[in-house]
Amino acid sequence: MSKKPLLKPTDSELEILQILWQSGPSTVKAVNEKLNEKKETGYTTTLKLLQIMFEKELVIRNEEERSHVYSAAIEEGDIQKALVDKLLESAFSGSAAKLVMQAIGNSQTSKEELEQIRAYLTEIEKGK
Amino acid sequence: MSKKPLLKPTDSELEILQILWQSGPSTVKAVNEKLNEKKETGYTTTLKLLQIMFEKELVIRNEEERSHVYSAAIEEGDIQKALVDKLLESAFSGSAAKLVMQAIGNSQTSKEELEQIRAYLTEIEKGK
DNA sequence: ACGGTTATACGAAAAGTTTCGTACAAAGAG
DNA sequence: CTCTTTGTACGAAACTTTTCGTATAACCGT
Repeated sequence: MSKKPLLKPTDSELEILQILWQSGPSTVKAVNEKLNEKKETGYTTTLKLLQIMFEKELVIRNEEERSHVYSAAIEEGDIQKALVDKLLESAFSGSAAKLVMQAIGNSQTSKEELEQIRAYLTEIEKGK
Repeated sequence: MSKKPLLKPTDSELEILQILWQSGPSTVKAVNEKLNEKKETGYTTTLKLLQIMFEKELVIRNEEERSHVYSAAIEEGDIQKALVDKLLESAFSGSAAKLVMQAIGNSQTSKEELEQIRAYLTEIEKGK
């Protein structure tokens, strides 16, 4: 363990990380295009965001080519964990059960997903 | 349906709502004291926050007494739903299963909670 | 009635986030 | 080589969120 990447992306930064996790290493142009599928965003806006994220060490970049290629510097799972923990703490008083019920209760979760969860549940309980 | 309360509390606002849900109607002083159990916060800071939240209709207040008494204007469950939906969308590509696994996988969820979740799962599946 | 204490109101600074204009450098076409 | 296109860098405006100082009013004890 040496560097400590900041584990606190803003909403915009998270959108970008999402794209990088999904698409893998990407140029600013590519990220911007993906971003524009969801909402209009100027090119330099995306660029600036990526530059800020680079400073914060949320992403790394390869500068060998003229068009820098950015990649996420942190694991998707790590961010997910951090966000779930934060939500758990800030809105569910730490009760995972309540959060889980909200998650599967509201959204129309598919039967497959429910089974997947059940299987995971069994696995977890086995280890207790 | 008449008024539409804003469903988008900031982090600080959420902390305060949390207190109001937990403690019920409270004065600024009471809220500030609770807040200070977690982190140092000036009295006028809390006051201002509550005033802003009042304008946004996140809370209501009774001004009959000199010390106004604030109450949450929205249901805890509504905010929870909104936050879970947002997290689901912004960090889990909409997959409730992934979110749930993160939630019960990381935090050391108690056996009781796991059973509670299993029961709820069964209930949901029955209705499918 | 007066002075101290306890409230609210409110403006505005401080800090954080998002957006974009402009400058400039590198690459490619004619 | 020069012009156009395609990139990066960066400052700064526009917003949003958080924090707090100061003004002022209401209440309380003596």
